[in-house]
Amino acid sequence: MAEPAALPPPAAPDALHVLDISSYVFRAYHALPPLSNSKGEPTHAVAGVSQMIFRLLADRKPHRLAVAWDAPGPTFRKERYAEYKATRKETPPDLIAQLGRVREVVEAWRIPLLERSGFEADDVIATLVRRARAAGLRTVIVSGDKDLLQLVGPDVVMYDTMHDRVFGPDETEAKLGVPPSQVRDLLALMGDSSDNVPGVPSVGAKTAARLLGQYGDLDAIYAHLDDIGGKALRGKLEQFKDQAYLSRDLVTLKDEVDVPFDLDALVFDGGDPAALRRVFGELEMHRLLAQLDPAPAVEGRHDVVTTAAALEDIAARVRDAGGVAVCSVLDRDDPMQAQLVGVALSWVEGLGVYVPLAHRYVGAPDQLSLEDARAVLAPLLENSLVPKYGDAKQETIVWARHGVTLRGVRFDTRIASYVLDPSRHAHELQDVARAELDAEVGTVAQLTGKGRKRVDVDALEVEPTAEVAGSRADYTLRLTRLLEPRFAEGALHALMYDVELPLARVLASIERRGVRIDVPMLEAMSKDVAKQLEDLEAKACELAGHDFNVGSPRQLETILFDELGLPVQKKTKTARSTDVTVLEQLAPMHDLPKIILEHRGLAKLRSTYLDALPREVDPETGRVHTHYNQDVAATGRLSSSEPNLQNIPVKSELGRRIRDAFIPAEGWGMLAADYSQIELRVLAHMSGDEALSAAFNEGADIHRKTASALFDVAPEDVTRAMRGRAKTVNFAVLYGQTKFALARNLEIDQAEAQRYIDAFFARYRGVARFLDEVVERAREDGYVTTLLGRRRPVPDLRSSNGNLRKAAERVARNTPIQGTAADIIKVAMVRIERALERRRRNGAEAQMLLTVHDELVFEAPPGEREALTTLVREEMGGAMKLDVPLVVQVGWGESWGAAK
DNA sequence: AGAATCGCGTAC
DNA sequence: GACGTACGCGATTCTG
Repeated sequence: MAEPAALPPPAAPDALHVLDISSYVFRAYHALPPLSNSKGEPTHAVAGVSQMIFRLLADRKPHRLAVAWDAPGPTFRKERYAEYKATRKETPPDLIAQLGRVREVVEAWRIPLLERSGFEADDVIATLVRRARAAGLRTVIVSGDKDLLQLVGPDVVMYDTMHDRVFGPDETEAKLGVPPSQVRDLLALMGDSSDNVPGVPSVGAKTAARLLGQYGDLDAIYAHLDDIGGKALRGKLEQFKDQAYLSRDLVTLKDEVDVPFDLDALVFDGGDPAALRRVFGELEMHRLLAQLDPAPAVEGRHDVVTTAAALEDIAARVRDAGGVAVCSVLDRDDPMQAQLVGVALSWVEGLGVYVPLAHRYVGAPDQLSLEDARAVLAPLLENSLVPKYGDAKQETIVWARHGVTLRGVRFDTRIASYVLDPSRHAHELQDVARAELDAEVGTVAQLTGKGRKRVDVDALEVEPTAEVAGSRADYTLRLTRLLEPRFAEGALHALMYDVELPLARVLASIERRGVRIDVPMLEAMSKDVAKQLEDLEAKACELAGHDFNVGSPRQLETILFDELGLPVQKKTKTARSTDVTVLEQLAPMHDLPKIILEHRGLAKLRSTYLDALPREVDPETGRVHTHYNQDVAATGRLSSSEPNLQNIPVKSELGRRIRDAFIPAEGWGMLAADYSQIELRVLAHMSGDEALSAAFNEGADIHRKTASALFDVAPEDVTRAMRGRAKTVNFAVLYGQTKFALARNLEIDQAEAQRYIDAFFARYRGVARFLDEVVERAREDGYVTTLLGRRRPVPDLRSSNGNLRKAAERVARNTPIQGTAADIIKVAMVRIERALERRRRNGAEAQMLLTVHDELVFEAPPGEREALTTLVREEMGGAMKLDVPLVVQVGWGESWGAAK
């Protein structure tokens, strides 16, 4: 391809923009979640389209502009061919309702809306293209509809705003395989299922393009029908000749539609502000209203600092101010990889200063070097008496990697937002600002863009970066001032300042350390598994009678239930399920399900662990640095990602071997410590149930105790099988399971499952009472709490929807237990890290590496084994004073697997 | 073509 | 419809 097609420059006077609006309306309607204004009028389609128009106007600044509209009623195509668009679904009423509003919006912008009954918008567009060309204008067709590519030419491009792609002749050919002049014949041959244009059966895009490439057009193809290879193809073409020509008539755009074309009337004049305000107001589109009439800058001032003297001055002012928001600008998201591009500081609301450090582009201003900035800032950042506000974990990691030990972080809006409502899914600065201040805070990602257009952060100009980063620091400070009082006293105070904030620092330390992985071991295992997978695939295809993708549940579904005729066991939302329970049920009937089960297990291990973990090894450190997310899990737990080290297999033999690949530093050992039955112990404590507490206080085997009650036998007569079932029942209670799920898990009938549940609660009456009270309290309060006062709102307890309410009741029963266990291990982590840091000053080197809900993993030199074991036992066991002991199991070994 | 979703499976 | 909390892979489907 020579030059890629380009849009005319913004505001080009010789360009006409034609907007194919119906495709946008339709897509917005389906793509966006339903939305209505306070009067109940549906608005999401019109909102999406309005946003799109606004963006188009801002980006393209079109000099001349028209909107093409599909006139209501039948078109000449429908008269020519009654089946035209017959497969289209009826337009939904809530979309029809919005079409009038779209018209209003277009009219408020004073954009000529061109339509003609009997014709489609595409014909109007074709007409405008022709007339614009005659008037010496270029045309930009704004649309995503491939039919319109037949209009593209040297002076006509199609601009697909949704994908930000511009189509000229070359791009058209690249997409469809034919130049614009052949598009209509291409569509005539291949048909168009969305418009129900028939085309020639069994001729698709490939064949049609090949034929047109050979012969040029439809007439030529039929003139040379005898030369065409392939008897079947020739037959189809012959048989469906009339249909092909009919199809061509249908897809050919009419460029002589009677619509007004007045060059002056097409000039865009900026719209009617009053009308725009009225319609956006009625639609309650506040964002657009605000953009329409940009408010005088309430945004804070931002200054750029490029000299050591100016920075010194700022450092002095920060010291006097008693707290500073710190907001680093990084060249990538991962703080373990990122370099500092700059840093913004705010110590007084309304002002953010930005210190650019590494903006690199031609003409970039002189900037302080990292070393010079650090010399001024380090005494501030490392002084624990100067309060810092910001993203505690991220800033701690980044500054540590840049030689600065960040101390004195007193607030973090992300953590604060999470502690205030852990069930929300958005705790980043911009989310909190939106929720608390109804303010829109920009992000550096918005400046860089994404996809192909993305530019590197360090290529951003200083000024816009300073504006965004300065405002982020400013808002960090404002939100801190706003939210801090909510933690001034009560349970949330301790949770915030004694647990979550110190924990962020612990997590920073863990993440930065990373964990060593035995890559060659994983690679060897992967190779071995790959071979087994190949064998299994061959066997599976043989059993199926033909090749197929063994990893595709969709293909497997067809084979099992259509081709082999095996009985359907259960359905998913959209298909017949092939999950492990189904395959196990089918296994006695056929060999294929057995093979699939084996394949699934191995493929999972290989793709998720054996192959993924080595990819995650940081080339710089040679270790894997997971991210511990402190603002994700609704119960208060941590989560782990990239990679997730909290779901490393443990149950299967091969799975367990993966844990052997987690190894300590050379010559060191691994220590793993986990809480025994922490959730049941928490339940015993919180419920005060005498039997359950007594069991733990006696040091009894709790599953055996439960089994004894369920099966009415003496504890010493409990068999392995009984104990296993009791264990499942114990877990069922923690999760609020019903007889249905328990029956499924234990493969017993529901009546028996119910008997187990009843027997459990008969034995542990206090637990039953407690769980009922939790739900009752939560229904009144609207939230549940953990032992440390962590709150989770459970609004659906009052729902009139029975299923929602039942689910909410399970949440209410489970969260205090799971959440309290999370509280406990978090406290333990903070205490252990404090102790380790203290010891480190005396030369000790042990380090925490992993946290997996009820387990902590460390690495240490062999000489520290005993001291570490004692410390971990004490701090984990003593993390919280419960009415039952917290028992900790500790192991040591040359790998994580060996230490368990 | 990239993003989102689905189906499935791993952990505690 | 029936088990709480997560993350992520490969396949499939959608596309603000």
